[in-house]
Amino acid sequence: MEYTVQKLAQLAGVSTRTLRYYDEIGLLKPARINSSGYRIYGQIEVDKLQQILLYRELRLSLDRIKKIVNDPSFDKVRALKEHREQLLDKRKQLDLLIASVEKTIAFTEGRINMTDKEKFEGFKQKMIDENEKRFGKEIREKYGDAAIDRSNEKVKNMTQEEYEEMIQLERKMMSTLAEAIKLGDPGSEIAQKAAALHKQWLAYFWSEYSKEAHAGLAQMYVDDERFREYYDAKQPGSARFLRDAIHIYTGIKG
Amino acid sequence: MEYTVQKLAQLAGVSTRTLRYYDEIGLLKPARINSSGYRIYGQIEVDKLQQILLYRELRLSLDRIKKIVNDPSFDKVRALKEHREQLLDKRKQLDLLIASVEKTIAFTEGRINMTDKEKFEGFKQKMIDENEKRFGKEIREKYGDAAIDRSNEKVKNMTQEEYEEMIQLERKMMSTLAEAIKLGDPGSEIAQKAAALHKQWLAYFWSEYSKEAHAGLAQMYVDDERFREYYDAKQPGSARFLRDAIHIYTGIKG
DNA sequence: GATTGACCTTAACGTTACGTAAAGGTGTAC
DNA sequence: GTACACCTTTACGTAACGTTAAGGTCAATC
Repeated sequence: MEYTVQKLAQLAGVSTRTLRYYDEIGLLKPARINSSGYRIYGQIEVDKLQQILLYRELRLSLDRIKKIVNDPSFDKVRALKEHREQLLDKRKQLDLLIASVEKTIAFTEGRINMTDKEKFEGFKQKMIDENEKRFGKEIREKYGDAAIDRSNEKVKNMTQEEYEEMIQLERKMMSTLAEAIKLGDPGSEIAQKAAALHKQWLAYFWSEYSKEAHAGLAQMYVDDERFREYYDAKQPGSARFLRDAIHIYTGIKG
Repeated sequence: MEYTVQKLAQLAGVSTRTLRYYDEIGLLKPARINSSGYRIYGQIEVDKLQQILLYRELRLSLDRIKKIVNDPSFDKVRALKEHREQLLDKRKQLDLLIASVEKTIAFTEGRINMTDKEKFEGFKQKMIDENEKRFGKEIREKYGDAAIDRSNEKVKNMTQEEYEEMIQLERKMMSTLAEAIKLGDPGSEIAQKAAALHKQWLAYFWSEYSKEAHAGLAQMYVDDERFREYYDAKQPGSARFLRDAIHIYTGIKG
């Protein structure tokens, strides 16, 4: 059975443009070109296209699909497993993102209806509660009840503007960190800038700063799974890199 | 405080290209242009950029961000909530996708190591078990134990080739259905083709076909939440549309 | 034999949010 | 005067096609 572009397109449920594009990038060449320059596909191409579409539905890039379907010795299972890991990563990111959006909704809503300060106060309280629930016990053990109470007190006294600044400072620190990681050196200028931003960010929670406490916190980012997950979510290895940068910044090794 | 492109870029942690691009698309114009043609930004622009970056991190498109930050009367909360819905949808899709990839891995692995037929048999059995767990009771009530046992028996006797064909047929039916939905008419030629494909697909499970059973199954796709979710996952309303198409195809109303 | 209409071809722009040159002007420190 | 860091605009490249546009091919019909 031989097919022209449109016939094959109908059979497979794709557009003719798609077939021409696949020809163009060398993913699926027609069996032959007839005397009028028409693309003619055969059974082999039909089967190959079905395979391509299978992988396409799994959202592999055409580039990877090309390798899979054109090279029979290619390790398909490994490619799929790597792909699965990527998807799982993506889902993690997505979950974080959804949480962020929800927080922003809560914050923006609170802000719009803020006839008095109540709602914002409630929001800060919620943030404190969340933190206590997630990290409370370990942090209280490490830093002592008094320090944590003081930190919570500071949050309670934050104005909306300060709160926004704090959020944005953390964002800035994160993006600086991400750039620094690309270079790979925790002692680099940009990595040290990230550490400095982290210190600045801490000022929103700590009433007094000490290099030792800063270095210790950095170490905890690596040791405590929940902290590590938080930092590593955007980029694996972030927690460890941040710790190294802070240790250089403070001159103290945890 | 006034800033040139690079100063502002450093402050905000973005590239100068980004700032020029935001200027180009009218998202963030500099406060003024100096005599040499340099972009000069002021405090207002800094604040606006911070806002923009906040929304950018939430993965809103620059187009939507533009509307949000340039129009103070714009309903930010609603935009965020819609965005959240989109993200939740995306996550659902992603979960389906991951499940598909895992199935493909299982299938491909089984195929590579298939020294005898055991693994494939196990795979088919797993499929049957899954189906029984998910829909078993209701289907058995509707269609009777004998029919279901016959269907399961058919699956057990499937060869790998048949199994692949079945999977691809379902995929084809789904994409045809998706196209048909775009047109909106369950009586359209393409919708009827989807119904025909669905009948063809059924042949892998049913030993005898009847229009009544086909129409009844279609109705169940709408009535049963788990079926409906399965079909609606790719496109809301798919289950209902498929039912309508099948009812026209069979000439029977459930 | 000419026309119609369905099919085919290539070429090229548009989509998103910038990265990355290239080519050239500006500001200032030495 | 020149070196160097900064600024400008212009424009191509990215992924996977959708969408015209301009023009050839094929079979059927007049």
